[in-house]
Amino acid sequence: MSLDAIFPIKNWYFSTQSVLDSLSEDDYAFLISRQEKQKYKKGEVIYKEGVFPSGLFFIHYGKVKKYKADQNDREQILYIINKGELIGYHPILAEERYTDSASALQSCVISFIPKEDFLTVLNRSPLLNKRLLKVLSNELAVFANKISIFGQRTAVERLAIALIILREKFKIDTIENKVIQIDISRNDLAGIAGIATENVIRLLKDFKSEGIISTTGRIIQILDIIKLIQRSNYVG
Amino acid sequence: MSLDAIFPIKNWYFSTQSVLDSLSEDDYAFLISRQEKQKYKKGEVIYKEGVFPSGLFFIHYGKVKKYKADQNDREQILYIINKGELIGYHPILAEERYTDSASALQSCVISFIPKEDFLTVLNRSPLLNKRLLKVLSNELAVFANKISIFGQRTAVERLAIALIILREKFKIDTIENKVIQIDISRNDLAGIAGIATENVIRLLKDFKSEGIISTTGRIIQILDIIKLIQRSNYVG
DNA sequence: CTCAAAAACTGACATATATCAGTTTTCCAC
DNA sequence: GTGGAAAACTGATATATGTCAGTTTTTGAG
Repeated sequence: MSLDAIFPIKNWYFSTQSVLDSLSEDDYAFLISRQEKQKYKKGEVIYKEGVFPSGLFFIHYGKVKKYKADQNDREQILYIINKGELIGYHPILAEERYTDSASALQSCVISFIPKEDFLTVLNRSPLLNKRLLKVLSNELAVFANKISIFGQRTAVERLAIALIILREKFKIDTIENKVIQIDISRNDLAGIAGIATENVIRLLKDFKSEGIISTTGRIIQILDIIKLIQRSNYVG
Repeated sequence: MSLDAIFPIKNWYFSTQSVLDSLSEDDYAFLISRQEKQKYKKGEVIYKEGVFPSGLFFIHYGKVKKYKADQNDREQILYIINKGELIGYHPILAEERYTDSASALQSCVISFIPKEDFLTVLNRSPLLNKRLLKVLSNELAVFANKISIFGQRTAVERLAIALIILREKFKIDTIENKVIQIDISRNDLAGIAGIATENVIRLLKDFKSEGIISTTGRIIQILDIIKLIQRSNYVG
């Protein structure tokens, strides 16, 4: 039995890769290839909530977090974005300001795509239109799932789910047959699971003593994914 | 200063009404007017999570809740849908099964719109396409907001926000110059705010003693919306 | 390699919230 | 209007989780 049969990752984690698949070679070149690449240092802000977007961003290299900041500078992390994905198309489609912020989780290489270019391609490509409708609907389903979890589940369950998704997110950086290394700060982990940092640390200690994970420095390895899914209390 | 300036309702509550505005008269007639109307009793299920959709629904009269059911039959309510709105288009656009369930909050009159009809109109209307992209992006922003609230805020704040939104939802049933009556069970209120029913009851009692709300039977009236917004701790 | 700053971690504590087991009130079909 | 079922409510209790105030470890620049 595959892992996805017990815990369907697609319900929790949606990539925009398929948006780009729907672009013709010409459109892809027009949007992405010809754009100048820019470097972002770890922690550098890519865009900020409340600002009007002038374009979107393509992640060539690195990882990005999208988040909403609270009054007492706690942040709720909404997405972790991998290389090969787009960010910032929502507010352009909604014709609104940014409703969240984005910053580099590690050193990143990113292209800026002007809003006009994106809309030009969108206008001439019915396939991109259709694909975007599909992607947005899927993202909504993932968010609905999250709301349900955040409304109903305990901290342990939320942390377990966060770790399962992060395992997928960090798979991409892993050389085949090597173990997946989740490299994330306890603070960001707290921001993903929506719990206090100290609680993350305590719960990770529990997982460790149960043999579910191991840690070296701040890097987490998942030793027993089945047990972790059980602890997440996921019912498919 | 308008209420919307202090607490922008649109960030919390998005209606699909604007999708229908983008339909031509012919398309509207094709999709909705010619369909047979069907009655749903209070509590009756409209569709269930996990099933493949064969169409969508237009609410002529009444209110509908969309929710995800938990293992221990607690439910997380995702939307309250008013008359004049559509439900069930997400899974059709996503080409997936229903990811939530819907049932009648009161007696309802609803039309079923076959999937094929919807897709036909979608194919011939670029405006509907564009409008749907906008609506879905907006819904995502609302959900992101909710995730942030559920991840970071207390029960009081979540309940306060739920009441502010419900006030908008029940405005539609109110004759001009009459006070808005929120008619919802404590259990559903708990399902919206993601807290325990008993806790809802206790917190409502607090609001009552602070003069923020009054109740007659199960009906809630908001007496002091400014104070309620303060208690919601919303920062725009 | 060294050192300062940042992050991780620990323990004690307060409290918000869920749970359980009742009682009272409301609702609505008859 | 009446009676029974469902919902609302209450009080007691347990506990999960956040907060605070430290100490220890890790990290990364120089």
